[in-house]
Amino acid sequence: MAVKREIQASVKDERLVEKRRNQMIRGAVSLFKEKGFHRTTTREIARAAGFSIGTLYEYIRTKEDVLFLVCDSIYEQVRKRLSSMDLEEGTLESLKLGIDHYFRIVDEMQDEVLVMYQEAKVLSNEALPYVLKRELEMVGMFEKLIKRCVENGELEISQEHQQLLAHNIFVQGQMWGFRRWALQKTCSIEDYIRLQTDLLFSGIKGFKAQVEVGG
Amino acid sequence: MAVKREIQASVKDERLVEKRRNQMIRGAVSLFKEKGFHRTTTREIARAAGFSIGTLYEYIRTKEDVLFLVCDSIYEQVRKRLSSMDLEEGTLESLKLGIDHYFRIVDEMQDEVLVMYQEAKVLSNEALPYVLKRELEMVGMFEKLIKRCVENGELEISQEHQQLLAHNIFVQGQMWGFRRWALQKTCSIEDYIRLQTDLLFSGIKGFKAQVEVGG
Amino acid sequence: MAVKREIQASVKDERLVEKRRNQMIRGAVSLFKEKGFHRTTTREIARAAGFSIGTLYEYIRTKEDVLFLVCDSIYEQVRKRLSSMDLEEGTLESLKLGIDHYFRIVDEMQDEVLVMYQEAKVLSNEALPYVLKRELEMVGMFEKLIKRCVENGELEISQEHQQLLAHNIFVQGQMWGFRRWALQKTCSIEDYIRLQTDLLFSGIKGFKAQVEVGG
Amino acid sequence: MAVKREIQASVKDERLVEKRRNQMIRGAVSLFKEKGFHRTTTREIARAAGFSIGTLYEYIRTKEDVLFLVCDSIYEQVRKRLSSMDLEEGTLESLKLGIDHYFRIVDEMQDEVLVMYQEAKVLSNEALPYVLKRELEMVGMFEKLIKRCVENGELEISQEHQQLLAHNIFVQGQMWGFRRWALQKTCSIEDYIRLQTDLLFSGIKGFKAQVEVGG
DNA sequence: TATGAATGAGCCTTCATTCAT
DNA sequence: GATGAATGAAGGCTCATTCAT
Repeated sequence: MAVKREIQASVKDERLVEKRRNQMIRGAVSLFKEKGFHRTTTREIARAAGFSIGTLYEYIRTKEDVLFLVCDSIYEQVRKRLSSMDLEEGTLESLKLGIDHYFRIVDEMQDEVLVMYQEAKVLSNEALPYVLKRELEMVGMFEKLIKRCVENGELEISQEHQQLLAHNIFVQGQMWGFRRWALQKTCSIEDYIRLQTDLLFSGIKGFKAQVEVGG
Repeated sequence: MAVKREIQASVKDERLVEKRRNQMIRGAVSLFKEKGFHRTTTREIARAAGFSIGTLYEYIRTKEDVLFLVCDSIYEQVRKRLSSMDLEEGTLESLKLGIDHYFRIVDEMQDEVLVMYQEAKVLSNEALPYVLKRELEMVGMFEKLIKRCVENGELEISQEHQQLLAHNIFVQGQMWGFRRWALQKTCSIEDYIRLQTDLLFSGIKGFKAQVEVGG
Repeated sequence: MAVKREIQASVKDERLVEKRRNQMIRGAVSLFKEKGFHRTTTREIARAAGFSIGTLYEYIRTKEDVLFLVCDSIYEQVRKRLSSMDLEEGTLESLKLGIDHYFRIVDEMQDEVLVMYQEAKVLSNEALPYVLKRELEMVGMFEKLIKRCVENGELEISQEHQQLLAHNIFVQGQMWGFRRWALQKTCSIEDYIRLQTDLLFSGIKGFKAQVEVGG
Repeated sequence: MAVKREIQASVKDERLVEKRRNQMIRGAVSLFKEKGFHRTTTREIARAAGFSIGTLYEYIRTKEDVLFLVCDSIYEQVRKRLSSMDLEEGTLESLKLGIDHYFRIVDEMQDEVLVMYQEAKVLSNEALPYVLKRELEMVGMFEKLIKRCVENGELEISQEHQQLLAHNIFVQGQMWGFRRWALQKTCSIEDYIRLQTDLLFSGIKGFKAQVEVGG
């Protein structure tokens, strides 16, 4: 929120800036989704937002600003929805629930996540670090969740493993979106959650072990 | 290989076409890596390839053809290098080795994989299905590897789990490239292979189990 | 007039569209006259019209649109000027006057008529029929003029002859422009009108007859 | 014939030059007919002629040379076929026959005449006068035909009328081609010859006179 | 504040012509 | 003589951005 203000607007009325930028973001997301950032023109963004090209440029400085705003807004939404997780409980069950929650969010915001995922990289060297920071922030939430399990004695993995696990969870969420062409043909989000949870928790050997124990 | 021929060239000499296209691909990959497909001009591609813009267009029809050629070439290289894996052995050890092998390939071809990964989506509706097919082909290799383990009694997981696991492995390879900004700061490829293998094979509970057993 | 609107402009203000297109047409006619449609660049058209290339494309979609606009405008002008003819009188004198009138218009609009005449054929299959329709419309005016004479008993020729005669008159008008290199060397427009009228009205045998009668 | 030699060829063997140029002309005519001079590429001409682009340029110096060759060849053909007319007889009948003959030639060579007619103007200032000269040469044949009638007392029209009449006949021949979209819908070449001859010989008043006399 | 006409740099692509083999 | 790969000037068109109203 504090960040949007970093993108300069000619218009002074902050409420108006907020409102116009939201219109803009909504329009842009659906356009970027359809044709990507580069194939979308500023005119199209303005039209989709419901105002003129002149007005658009009263609220941003360059086309790239729109992308930044879009990415920022999506991160913010995901983060906000994710923030209802209890990061502190420190049980495997809460971790499982966190994953379930995140995957469902990603499923619902599929288009947005996909857009951000595919277009964020075109952000300039000035804006990219900020976006990456936000991404790490979200990965950090999973790390926290995991670390609490370790602290709680529910899990015993090294810090390195914790970090990578957090990344894996984060990427597996995005993966549901960016590999939808393959995954979503045979699999519902429920299936996906169940299967990924199985693999994450039991691992390959875990399956084997279970069987052996059971046998 | 048979595919490149589908992109029409004005020049008849196939050897020359092969040679020029390789020059073109080499140049294009490094440009796409640096600035992405859309920000790269055809003139730059020609210059990087070592010939004139006119010559470039003797070997392709549109700029998009270059991207297709690049993607196809990278897939082909990865596939070729991957083909030395023994898909039939059916032991956990061979699966582990396969992953090790694949991750090292991805590490060495990081730039290429990154490019393909980030730009493939801009391919038109005509070319995209082909690219996706090639991707599934590679995922299929991991599926095969896994399935043989199951057939061999080394692993006991459902077909759904097998498929998703193959996707996970494939994506985790790419992830080493596209999240290098986070992963490669603290982690060598050896570390990455070791850690991912641990997580894949033991799972979260597996660690716990080991500890409990050991304690 | 209604037709120009069929060529899409990005600019909404219809008055402005009208004005800019007129600038465009004026510039284009003089360029097409000098070097033909194909050898004239869109940049040259823009410059001749007094605005930038970007602005040009705010008022048309393709270069061919300019040609269409030019042709349409010329037809419209000729038609408008021709419309002062009295098509109904039905005397040989009025026919003679009509021819006189038309030939003078063509003389004054020589460059325009020449341009249209030489370049209309490059219009695409979409636009050509419209242009031909307009041409037939003008031929139709002469047919009307002739037919009234017939109806009036001033003339007694078959419908086939009427039609062809109308075409002949129309083409002889254009001919004054497109064969100016030959005709206008020795002949003023007054001469041309007189001579063509003689030939049209008396025919070859007519002369003979007159002579014989007179002798 | 002597003219073709004016267009320089690298190849010395004159027989070969003649042969290759004929191939070239044949191919070019059909291409120009289809898409016009400007939209036809030299490569297409070469291909249509049955040899390579390199070879094409062994026999011409510029693309425009091809057009010149084409125009020259067509004029030559028409002139040759026209030369069987008896220009000296000096009867109205022979004039009528001449027209008949010429119109039939134009009908048979419609495409060629159309091409030449529409594209000749793009010839450079160097080549154009030559083409116009050839055209006047042909008009001159009709003038001769007419003048002999006058000398013979079969016709009594001024020299000015004679010249214009010759032009009219010439243009009416071409008109059969370039207005085919209108004329040939309802009219065979026989009809056209008959109707035009009627109009030329009797004139408008002639019809009336005939009727009056006949009445 | 809002508008939208104007701008022009820059992009992709074509094609006449050359020249080494 | 024949070939065809190479060249690069030039053309049509787009679109981010500005600015007067």
